Amino acid sequence: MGNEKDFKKTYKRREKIMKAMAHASRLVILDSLYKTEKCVCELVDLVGDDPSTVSKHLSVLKNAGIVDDDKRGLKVFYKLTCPCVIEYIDCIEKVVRKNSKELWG
Amino acid sequence: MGNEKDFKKTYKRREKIMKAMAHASRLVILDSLYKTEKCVCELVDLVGDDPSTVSKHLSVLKNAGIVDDDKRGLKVFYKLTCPCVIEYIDCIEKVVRKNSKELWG
DNA sequence: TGAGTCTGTGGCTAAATTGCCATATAGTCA
DNA sequence: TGACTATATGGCAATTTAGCCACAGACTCA
Repeated sequence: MGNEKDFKKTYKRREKIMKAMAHASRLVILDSLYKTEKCVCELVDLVGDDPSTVSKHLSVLKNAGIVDDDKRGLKVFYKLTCPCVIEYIDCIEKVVRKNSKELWG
Repeated sequence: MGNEKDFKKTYKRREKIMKAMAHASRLVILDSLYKTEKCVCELVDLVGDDPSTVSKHLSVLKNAGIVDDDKRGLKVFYKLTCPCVIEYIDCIEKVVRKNSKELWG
């Protein structure tokens, strides 16, 4: 039936996913995984953080179910589980543009 | 041209919006504003937090440009600036379902 | 004016997040 | 086996966030 607890649980689940995406470096990573999977070292070069930091970002994303990993030899490749996560950006950018317009134009 | 700084700025702007949405109570609020604007007291009843807490949630959302406010008499009404922000749900729910399937089915 | 209502702010503590370093683990290849 | 590479983890300090209480400000209405 959906009592109050279920209600909150639904939003808590969504929160976890949104939170995982709510970081500039992780957004960069997700964007870069849209077209093709990438190994950690490629992502380290991309975002320019310490490898341990990138690794933690990836574990946040994996823990939220947004990416999957695949170990092949020494490398671990990450890819999006739902490429649709990138679609949200269209909307986010609408908000960004709306904000800019109101501030400066 | 887009140097590295611009690159990061873009993602920082997106981060701010994502971060503002990355909270269960704020997701509840956004959802409830999809169909119609609401005053703060209605939102307080809805999420069940202290009015000061709800007020702070709303200021986070407003600061990110996701909602707008309109004072009428004693009440302040909030509404979405871009109703499209709700579209995130379709995608997020896909991730949620994917996660559930992998964990239990 | 004064009581009452709605909303926002300051201040505080607890909790979560970030990002680095050091180090561990797993795999490759000579 | 031993040196080397790629990735993950533990630990830590700094920063940010959350949510409550107390109170201030704005507005209404008698």
